Amino acid sequence: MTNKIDSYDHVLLAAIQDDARLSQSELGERANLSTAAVNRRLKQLAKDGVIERYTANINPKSLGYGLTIVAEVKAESERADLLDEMREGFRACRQIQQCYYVTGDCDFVLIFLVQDMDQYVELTRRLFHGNNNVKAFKTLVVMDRVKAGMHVPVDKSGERS
Amino acid sequence: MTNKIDSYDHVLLAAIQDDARLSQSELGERANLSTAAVNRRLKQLAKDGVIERYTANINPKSLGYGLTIVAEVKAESERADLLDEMREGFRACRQIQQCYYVTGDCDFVLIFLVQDMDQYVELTRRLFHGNNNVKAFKTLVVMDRVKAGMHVPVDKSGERS
DNA sequence: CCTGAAATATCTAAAAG
DNA sequence: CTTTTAGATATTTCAGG
Repeated sequence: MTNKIDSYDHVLLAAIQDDARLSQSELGERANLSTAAVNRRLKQLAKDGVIERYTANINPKSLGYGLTIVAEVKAESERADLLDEMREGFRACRQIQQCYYVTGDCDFVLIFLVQDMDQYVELTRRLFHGNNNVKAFKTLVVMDRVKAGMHVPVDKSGERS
Repeated sequence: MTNKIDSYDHVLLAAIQDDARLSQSELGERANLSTAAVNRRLKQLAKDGVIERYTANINPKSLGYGLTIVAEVKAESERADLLDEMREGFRACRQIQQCYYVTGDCDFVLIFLVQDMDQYVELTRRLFHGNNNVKAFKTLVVMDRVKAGMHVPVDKSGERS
């Protein structure tokens, strides 16, 4: 089922990751494939889960989300059910754009997108102070989103970078 | 130039953020607009920079990027030119998916996408040990990408969440 | 601002090499 | 894999309210 991803696919993936609205004929030119081949490959890549979704990136500021915050959360207990509960609480929070469960000094790294500090404080009350399994949390205020995106490195040659 | 974003736009933005391949007629049904109106609005939103880009999310694992790492970097000096140099170094590194310049215990938060620990170690040598302005760094290995994406909360009513 | 219709362009699938 | 064909969809523009 899951076919090997060849160098044609690499070109296609790099291209649509950069601009998902390139036409299949345009993609065909870049990859030296016919539109029919492009069409078939894109479909297969989506079916195999290599392409997870097509999405539009929205400028957070334009919707009032002018503040990005990184938070590190340390759990009291590592009990699976309690961790799962935290995980789901974070997942359900719309202002938490990203959530990573990590090893190291803390257990979760969260990236918040909020309108202002008041909104963040309110969220910490609910998510952190309101959860007995949160032992401590640390707040890092983002001054510059130097690089933000979900881009995956794609080598057109299929080689390791 | 930058028109006010009304509730129609909110519906469109929420929809295309979720699935950028919905047709304009489909979008029109959801927003109660004609396809022509949808077309004009999408174009305006892109021109205004509200829609930053259309992209495909690629599954990192399918390309061999099985390891996600969060790193915190502390700078030696806060001199603007030295910080800028770091910033640009991080930006240029393909395995650094995200880079945030922050206030707090550290100066930069980085999110790496790497193939394996060897590759990460190699990158730390070049980016951290190889840079005199890096005072210290901390590595957090991601065990679970609980929530990953660039989604911005969009309220279809245009109200604050 | 909107709609609806017409003109383009694109996508998809099938057939044949 | 390719090209070609043809029909279905989607996008874009334009006339007019």
